[in-house]
Amino acid sequence: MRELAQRFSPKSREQLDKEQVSVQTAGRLLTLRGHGKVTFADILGAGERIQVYVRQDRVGEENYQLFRLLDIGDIVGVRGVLFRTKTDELTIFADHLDFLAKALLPLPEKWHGLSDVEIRYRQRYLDLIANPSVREIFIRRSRITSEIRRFLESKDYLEVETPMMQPIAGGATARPFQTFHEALNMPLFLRIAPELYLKRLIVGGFDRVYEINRNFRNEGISTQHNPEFTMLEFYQAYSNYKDLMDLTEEMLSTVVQRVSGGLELEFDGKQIDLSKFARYSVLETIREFWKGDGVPSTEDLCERERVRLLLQKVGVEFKQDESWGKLLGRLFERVAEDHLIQPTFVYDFPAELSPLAKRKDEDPRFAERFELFIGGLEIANAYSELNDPEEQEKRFEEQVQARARGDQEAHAMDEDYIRALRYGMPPTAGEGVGIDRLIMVLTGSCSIREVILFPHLRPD
RNA sequence: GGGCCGCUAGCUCAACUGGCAGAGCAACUGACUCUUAAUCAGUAGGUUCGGGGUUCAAGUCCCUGGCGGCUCACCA
Repeated sequence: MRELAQRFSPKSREQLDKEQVSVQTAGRLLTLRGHGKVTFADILGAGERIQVYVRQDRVGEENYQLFRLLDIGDIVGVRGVLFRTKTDELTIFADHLDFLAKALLPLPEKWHGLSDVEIRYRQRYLDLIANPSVREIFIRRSRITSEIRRFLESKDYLEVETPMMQPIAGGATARPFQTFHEALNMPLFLRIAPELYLKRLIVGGFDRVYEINRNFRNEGISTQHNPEFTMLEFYQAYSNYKDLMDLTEEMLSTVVQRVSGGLELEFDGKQIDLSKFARYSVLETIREFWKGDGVPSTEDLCERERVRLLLQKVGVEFKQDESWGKLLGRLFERVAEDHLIQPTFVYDFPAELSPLAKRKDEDPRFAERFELFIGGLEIANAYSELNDPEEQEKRFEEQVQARARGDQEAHAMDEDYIRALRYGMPPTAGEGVGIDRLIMVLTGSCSIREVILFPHLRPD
């Protein structure tokens, strides 16, 4: 169907009449306009719609009567010759029709289409038939991930697959889903991140690895969160987080250029320009977007008590025992996150929020870490990897203590990961990119459900 | 989990202040040899999300449950 539409739509009526092009195609009946012994129909195949002209005196009485029994939604095969109608529409003049499959249930209405979001998500197949723009989003999604792979492979990256079921759910702070292996009689967790396995591969000498696959987090659902979501993670030895900012900028602009043919896009009513990426530290970002007077100084932001006062001032709730790093994180989210519309790398997060990241030499309160924001969404998270096994062990122990205090999302100790680090991991930088959110921005979709074919819903 | 909003025919939507549950498309029957939201004539189609209550009378009001949307919280 696509080839047919592309090849013949430029041809004029005279050319078609002269060439007498015979074609054979198939698709779903979308509309029927009967006129006695003549019927016009539209069929949809491979996302393309083409008109078919059926005449009893051409296909024969038996075939025509059979055709008249068909319903909208049925799948038919068509053989015929291309021509243009009085209104110049490219049309197949049918020689013969084959009935291929029946639609027992009626399709959504042709004019208004399908708009009930619940049916759209629960019966995505109907959504894909009725709404061509939805089909386009998922075609685009596939092209984007394909271009990401092409880009990383051009940089000598190796695509790998690491366990989705893990005895310890590490690599992120999140609640995992739990399952159970009967034969081994042991609990397993669906992974919340592939990070610790990918870094084991760096130890093993694969200097550039990436994985695009699902992560699972047992947390709330929202327009930006689905319990299973797709993450790109990549690790590059002999590099630091600043190198990854450069790489990320190059990757996204290359991919978007190839997929969209330009670097301007619209998301949630805002124009976004992917030709330049800003870079600010967390502290600079808070100061930059501080509303009203009394912009806090860098010193203010580095003292727990003053950050507590600032949070009260802007009306953010927090727990009494929260540390400086957590409080600063809250302040950043409240003050800055919504304003980060244009692509912005925000770097130097508190080290205690980043138990797997290397501290900054100049200021150990901060980690060599950045997040990328586009359209107000957190798209990526990256850092220079902590490769000192002794410090990593200490940081895990702090996490274990936090867990003992009731923090369900704190990391668990991973002895084998520490052992791997003891064999020596080169200085490495790693990054995770939320693919669903990236697709949201690149397709102008305001809900993550619009870019996931079968988003999670309660059973109906 | 909290707040607000929604759920009526297969689909898209009506139904005033509580007063016979309706239209278009889809389906079915018939007419029609260049239509394209084809047209014309006719037919059929309902647990008004479920359960309970108030009332002479409930799609409409009250209670309760389900599902969904938005939002806040949680959450990298």
